[in-house]
Order: sequence, then C-alpha cells, then structure tokens
Amino acid sequence: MEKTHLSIAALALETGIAKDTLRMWERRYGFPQPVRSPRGERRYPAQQVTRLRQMRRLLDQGMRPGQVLTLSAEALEQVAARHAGHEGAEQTLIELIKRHDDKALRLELRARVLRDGLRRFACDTAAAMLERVGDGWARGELEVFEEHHFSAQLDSVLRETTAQLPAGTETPRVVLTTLLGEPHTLGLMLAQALLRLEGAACILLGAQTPQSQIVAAARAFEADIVALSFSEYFDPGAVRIGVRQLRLDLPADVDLWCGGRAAQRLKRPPPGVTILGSLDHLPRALSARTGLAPGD
Amino acid sequence: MEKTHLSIAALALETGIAKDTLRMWERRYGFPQPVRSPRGERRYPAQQVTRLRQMRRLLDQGMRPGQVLTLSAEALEQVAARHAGHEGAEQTLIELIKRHDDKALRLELRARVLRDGLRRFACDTAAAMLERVGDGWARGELEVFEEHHFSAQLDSVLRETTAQLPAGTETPRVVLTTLLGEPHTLGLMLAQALLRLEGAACILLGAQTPQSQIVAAARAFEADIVALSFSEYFDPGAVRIGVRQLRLDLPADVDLWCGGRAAQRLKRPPPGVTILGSLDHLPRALSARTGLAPGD
DNA sequence: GCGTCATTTTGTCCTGGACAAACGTAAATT
DNA sequence: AATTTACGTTTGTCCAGGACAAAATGACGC
Repeated sequence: MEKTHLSIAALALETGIAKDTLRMWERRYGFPQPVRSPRGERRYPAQQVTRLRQMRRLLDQGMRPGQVLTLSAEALEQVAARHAGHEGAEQTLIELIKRHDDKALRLELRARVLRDGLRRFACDTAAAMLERVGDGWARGELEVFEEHHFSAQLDSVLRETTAQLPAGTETPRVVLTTLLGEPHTLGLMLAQALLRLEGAACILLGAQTPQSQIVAAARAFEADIVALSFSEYFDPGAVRIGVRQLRLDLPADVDLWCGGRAAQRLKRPPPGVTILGSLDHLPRALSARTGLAPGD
Repeated sequence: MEKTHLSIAALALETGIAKDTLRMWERRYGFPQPVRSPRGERRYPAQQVTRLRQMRRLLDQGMRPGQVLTLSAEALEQVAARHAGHEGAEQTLIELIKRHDDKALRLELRARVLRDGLRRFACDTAAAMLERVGDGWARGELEVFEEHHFSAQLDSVLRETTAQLPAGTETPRVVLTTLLGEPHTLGLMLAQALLRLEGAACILLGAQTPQSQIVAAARAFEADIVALSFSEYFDPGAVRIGVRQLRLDLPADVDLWCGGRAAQRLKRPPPGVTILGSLDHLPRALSARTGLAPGD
C-alpha cells in the first residue's frame, strides 16, 4: 500500500542486486528485513532501501558482504571516514560539476583541451580529473548521476576532438577493447586520442569482448597491436589470467598492451605483454615499436 | 562441456526472458527442454536458443505463449513467412562489415547520413541496419566482434554528426539514460540526434543509472522530460516495474518517455508514462508537448 | 459498437536445500 | 619480493514445486 514500499523486483532494479541474493542476505544476515504484504510478499521500507544503497557503495569499493551486512549505523561513519585525501586539488571541477550546468562543464572541458593540448589533456588533465571524481564519489561528495554525467561529457569531448585529427600514416593498426567484466571505456577513448595523435589506425570494439573474439578481431583487422584497458576496480588476478591466455592465443607478431589502474598492480607481467605505466608511455611505446624517434 | 550450451542466466540475458519464466515454460509446455549438467543445472543447446529467439519475435508481434510454445517446426515457417522481406535487404551492409575495412564502413555510414539526412537516417536507416545486424548475429552470419565493431562505428558517426548541430531553442530539457541492467546506449544516441534536431537540450547520463539517481538528476538538471531506452533483450516485466516506480518518484511535471524494443511490449503502460512506438514518434511527441505544429 | 464481469492464461513470488565459484589466508616456490 | 599453490570460508546462483495476482480473452448486457 505504502508508496515508499518496494517489491523485491523493484528493489532489484533499483539497487542492481539480484532477487535471489536479496533473499539469501535476509536468510543469512537478517538484513534486509522487509515487511510482508497481505499475501506474504516482501515489501521493503524506504529506510532499508537507503541503507542498502549505502551498503552497495561499500561493496563497490571492495568490501565484502559479510562485513558490510553486519553493520548498522557505523556504516555511515565508515563511508564518511574514508580517507580524506587531497582536499583542495581540482576543487573547482567538483564545484562546476555540482552546478549541473552541462553547457558550462562542456565548455570548460573544451577549454582545457585547447589550453593543454590534446596530448597533455589526455595524459595529465583527464587522469587527474577522473582521479578526483572517483574520489569524490567514494567519499559521497558526488552523486552517482553526477559522476555518470561527467564521464559522458568527457567521453563526448574526447570523441569530438579526436574526430578532428587528420588521418596519419595509419600504421600501426591497433585494436582497442576491454575484457569481459570491464565495462569502462573511457580509458580506451584516452588511448585512442593519443594513438591517433601519433598517426596510428584505431579499431574500437567497445567494451567486454570475449577473448576468442579479440583474437578473431585481431586477425580480421590485421592488427599490429591489441590494447586493453583496466579500470581501478578490476581484479588484478583476473587481469593476469586473462592477459596470459590472450597472449597464448594471439599470433606472436601481434603486440599486447595493457593500461589502466588494475594493470599497474602487475609487477611482473607475463612474457610478451607490455604494461603501460601511464598514458604518457603510449607515444613512447609506439615510437619504440616502429624504431623511430619519439614524436615529441 | 559444449561451448554452445548456455546456462539459464546466460539464456535470460540473451533472450530477455526471465529465469523464472523459462523454468515455468519448461514445466507447463515442455519447452525449452534443456539438458542437465552433471550437477543438475539446465544447459540450453544452441538449437533451442535459436528457437527461443524466433519465438520471442512472434511474441513481440502479439502472439500468446500458449500458441507459440506448442509449435515445433511450423514456428520456423511462420517466422520465415513473416520475415521474408528482410532476406535480401541490407545484404551489402553485411558484406561490408565482413570485409573488416573500418574506413570503408565509416565512409559508408557517413555517406548514408548525408544521403538520407540525419532524421531519416536515425529513424529508418539505422533502425533497419540494426535489425539486419541483430538478425545476422542471431543466424550466426556475424561474429560477436563484428557486431561490436559495427555498433561502435555507428555510435561514433552519430556522435560526430550530432555534435555539428547548432544549439537550438534549448527547450525542453531532456535527461537520457537507461535503467540498471540495460547496458546498450545506441538507442540513446539515436534519440539524442532526433531531439537535438528539434532544438531540445539533451543531458546524457550514459547507461545503467539507478532510479533514485535518475530522479535526482531530473531535479538537478531541471529536466522537462526523462527519456529511457530499452533494448530487445531487456526483461519486459522489469520495464513495467521500473517505469512505474520511476513515475511515482518523479515530479508530476516531468514527462517520462520510453523507447526501444522491450518498451513496445507494454500493452498498457502505467499512467503518466509515454511509450514511443518508434523513433519516428519522437519529433511528434515533442511538438505535441510544446503545443506547436510538428517541425517537419 | 462498447463497457463489465467471469474465466483462462501467464508471469512472479515464495520456501528451503544444495553446491560451485569467488575470495582470503598462509605456506611453498620462483 | 612477487607469484603460485593449497585450503578453508564466504557468497551467489540454481533447483523444485506450490501458490496466487495481473493480464488477456471471451461472454454478456446495454
């Protein structure tokens, strides 16, 4: 009856937690503890929905359900107490995002591209901004939709800028994608910008391409390089396993490059795999490959 | 063991039919009839997956499960009879995709935009191409990576074209996104193109925004309209529940528009929710809303 | 022709059991 | 010092079969 009480299906849609999982949590941890409709169906009060949202944020940050679900009010403190790191840096950016002026945000991004140049923008500015925004989200400064919107705008500005680049030498040919389980494509867009700057041909496959399909694509598009991107929260163990297998399946004359936060944690990469420490290294790696002097 | 055998979760993702429903169909109608893994879990052979896809097509056209599910080989004929028109159409597109010439594909897409105009392109050409590609994939003509690549190219061309549009009246203000569980954004890009053509202001949030965040975004960006896109494989039951809840949470003066294949299956949408039968209807709906004559 | 009611169809939710895949820890290995 | 291996624990997904509301259909009266 209550407008604020959600059915289990609605809650699953709202939180992204599967129905089976919600029931299991209730069985195991006693939370959430929904009231029942006259016919015995679960009805979740708004308060529990809110708490589940907070919990999901902690889960997204890597905590385990066993820890999170046996908390009550302390969860709030935990979230707030999360490392209060670089306060001042890029504070104007956060303020700009929170003004919800999409035109102003876009203009600012475009202005920064012009000010720094595309290469510096992709290597330094964008990286710093993403770091700051991710941090703001973890601390609860930014809402999810604000992060979504910022990502969409940055993606869009990167694309429109990259599209203006003239066709270069068109070698080497690079296939860009992510492994299954990695939905974030911003890293690919940044890499594409830098690669296009150096005259490489970029073939974007979007996110989450199965390994066998990456191999097939590399063959079909006659790629010289396959480039993968891994965001912060991708499991480093999975990176290792996935990359190693891919290296085995790819022809030896196709390079395999990996970038992104999760890739950094691999101290000793499998043989034949290049880990790019930062986007800075991309142009260098390119010129090293072609045997020419760096284009900078 | 067979690579082609899907788990029930994978099948649900692939067909957009809920897991509970798949089990119920098996119980009631004896189809699908999966083999069992050593541990007793359902494993669906590729043949049944194909048949389920064909059945879903028929269901989308208004037939009832009781009729469709008790068919066998006749279903094939039915489908073939209805779909005969699509056979030859766009065959050149498939051939172009399979040539793996990314430059040629992009040029062709750009050429079609110019030939048809952005509006016709978005409404007709793109829809037909996506239909054909989805069909080709369902029939095994296309590899996954080929579909990925085509989507990425189409997305890119749409963005670069839309970016060239001059700023219009900037009203109404439209927030575009998808619900949790719906990762496809091509529908949003198509909608954005049409909306921008009519001078509306588009705020893109990307995919998979939680409901509460959509509400927050609508408020923060002072949206007049929230537009959601649902791909073919989104569970129609989830559409109903999600949209109804969203309608409850959104202010009454914010319109809620839904488009995409899965949205079409809602025969009786919840009150206050507009279902857009096709992209064609978008411009019409816009002008109906502002009380002006259609801009066409 | 169109609204209302009964009937059938259809999808979702329930419980409680089972088990593998994911994860963390610690010892062994390179 | 970083990774692999081994092992116990946590965690999510799957299963069966019963129940019932919501949707679609059809019958009836206006």
